[in-house]
Amino acid sequence: MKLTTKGHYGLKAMYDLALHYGDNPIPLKTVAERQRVPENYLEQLIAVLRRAGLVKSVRGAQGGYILAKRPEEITVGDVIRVLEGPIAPLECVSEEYIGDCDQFHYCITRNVWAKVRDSIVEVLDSISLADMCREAEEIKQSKE
Amino acid sequence: MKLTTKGHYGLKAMYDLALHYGDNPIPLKTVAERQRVPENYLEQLIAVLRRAGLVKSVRGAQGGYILAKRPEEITVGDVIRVLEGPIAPLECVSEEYIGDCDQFHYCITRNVWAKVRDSIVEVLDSISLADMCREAEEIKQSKE
DNA sequence: TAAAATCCCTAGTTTTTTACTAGGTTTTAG
DNA sequence: CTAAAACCTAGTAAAAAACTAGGGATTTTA
Repeated sequence: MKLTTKGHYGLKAMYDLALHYGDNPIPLKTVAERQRVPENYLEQLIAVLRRAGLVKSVRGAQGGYILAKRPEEITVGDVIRVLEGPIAPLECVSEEYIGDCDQFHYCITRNVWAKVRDSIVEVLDSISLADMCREAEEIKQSKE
Repeated sequence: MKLTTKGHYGLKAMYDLALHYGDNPIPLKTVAERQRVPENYLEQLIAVLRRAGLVKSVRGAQGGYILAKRPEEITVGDVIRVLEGPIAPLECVSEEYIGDCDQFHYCITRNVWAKVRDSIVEVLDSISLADMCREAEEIKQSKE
C-alpha cells in the first residue's frame, strides 16, 4: 500500500507551483531545491504532468512552469492518477479493468479491495491544491 | 498505491480458513489449490501469519491450519499489517514513524497522506473475516 | 514399523520496478 | 551572442517482489 516517489515528488511539485500561482513561471530548479527532490528526476515527472495538461511550460530564459488551471480546479487525485496510474490497491479493482480473473464474479476479497479503493478515491478527489495552500496558511497563522 | 501479492494471497488464504472454521485443520495444499496461489510461496506467508498468532498449525498427516481466533475476531487490517507492514502510503505517515524528515512539522503533502492512511485503516479495520463470509453467503443466497 | 502426509525452514534465483544519472538538443530573454 | 531554461531519451544501479527448490521434523495410519 505504498506510494512511489513519483506521486510523492509530483504532488510536492504541484503544491509548490500552487503556492506561487499567479507569479511568473517557476524554473524547475527552484521547485526541486525547495522541495528537495533530484532535479533531473523531477524533470521526467513534470513532463508527464505537462502532457496530461496539468501544468504549462514556458521555454527559454526566465521560463519555467505554471499550473495549467487554477489550484481550485486540480485535485490530488488528478495528480496521482497521472503519475501513478489508476487508483487501485489491486489491478482487478481499477476502473478500467477488463475482467480476466476467473473468480471475478464471485470474489469476496476483491470486494474488500474495491471498498478500499473507493475510500482512497474519495479522499484524493476531495482535496484540491487550493485546499492544501489554505491549510498551509492556517498553520502559519496559528503559529504567529 | 498497490498491494503486493503477500497481502492479496494472504487474505485469500485467511478467508478460505474462515469459510471452513470449525472443521478439521485444512492442509495448505488445499488452500493453495482453492485460492489458486503457488503453494510454496503461500507457505512462507502463512508462516508469518502463524508467528503473529493469527493461525495455528497441526503437524503431521491429517494436519493443516486453522484460525487461531474466531473469524469475528480477525480483521482484514490484522492480516494486512502482519504481511505488508504498517498501513501507510508513505513511511513518514506510519504510526511508528520517528520523525527524521526535516519538513516534518510543516509538511502539507504529509497531511494529505495521513488522511489517506486514516481512510484505509478505517475500512480495513472495520471488515472482519466473518463479515466476508457473511457477504459470500448473501451473494450465494441472492443467486438461488 | 514403515510409509505417507503434512508442517517447517532457509537459501537461492529470476523478474520487475524504482529511482535515478547523464548528456545531449531546442528555445528565448536580455 | 550568451546564458538560462525547457525538452528528450537512453542507460543503469539497487532494491523489492515473487517465486522455486529442496531438505528436515512430526504425526497419523496401514
